[in-house]
Amino acid sequence: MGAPKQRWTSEEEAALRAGIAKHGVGKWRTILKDPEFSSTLRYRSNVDLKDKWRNMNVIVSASGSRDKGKTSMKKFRGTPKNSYHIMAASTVTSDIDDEIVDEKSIASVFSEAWNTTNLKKSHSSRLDNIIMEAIKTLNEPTGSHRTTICSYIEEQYWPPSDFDHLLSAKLKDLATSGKLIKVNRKYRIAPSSPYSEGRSPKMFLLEDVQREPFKVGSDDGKTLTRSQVDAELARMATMTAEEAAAAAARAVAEAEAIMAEAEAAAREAEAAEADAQAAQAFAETAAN
DNA sequence: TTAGGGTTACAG
DNA sequence: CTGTAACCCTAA
Repeated sequence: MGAPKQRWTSEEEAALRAGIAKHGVGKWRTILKDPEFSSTLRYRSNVDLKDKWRNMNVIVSASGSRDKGKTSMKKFRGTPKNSYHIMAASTVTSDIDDEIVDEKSIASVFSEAWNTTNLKKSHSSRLDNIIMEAIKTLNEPTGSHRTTICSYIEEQYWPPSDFDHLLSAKLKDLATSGKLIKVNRKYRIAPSSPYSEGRSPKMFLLEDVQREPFKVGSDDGKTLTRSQVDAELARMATMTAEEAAAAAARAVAEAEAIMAEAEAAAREAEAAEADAQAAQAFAETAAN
């Protein structure tokens, strides 16, 4: 009967990744019961989540299935020299990793992921899409705060540390150009925007940018069997993702504290502009 | 409930 | 016809 193969949307994939980043790999039921993701993943089962995650990882190691017998990987873990990393708010919450991930390795992943995201083809429109998707995925009826948007993007794309400033500028730009409506420090998608209703058929893929740092190198052949390499590669992908997720969680927590201060400082200035901009934006859309 | 293997539907 | 992604079943 009607089982027309419900394909995964970008929003669902984003929610899945975010859920994995929060709860860890393998906690499918936990992710599904999380109220933040249950809205977007309400039509998926825990098995679906598992299968989808498996498929996404299969793509990574499927680069050398039949024609390339040479697939090697190298660990990007930095030398364990640094010991000044921040152990802020994680004493009992670390059940997914015990490794010491110093800032060097995180930074490299950050920059690589960010560069492939932002500098792939265009400088400006990429970030616009990311912001739009963030707001759409968050799906808050009254709009989303800048901090919420920032947190989401940090989880999804791991931008550099000066990203907050960049985001502020971009949000203001979008609000001024009418793509976003800013109401009392909350951002909503403008009604006239193509993002407002329905889904865009050509949403950019999150995996492409996040997978990139993980698939490294393609020469330096080793004397390993295909299955060995494949298994090890698949294991590497999940392990790296897990480590990165744990590291990102700590980094986000740290960044959030810093952002809170930044927002407090910018709060007055924004509050002053909020009313004027909201009024203008609404007037323009209402007159349409 | 989850991980893994197997099966079916769909796109190229 | 082949490969990929969603779906299904079962053991642990």
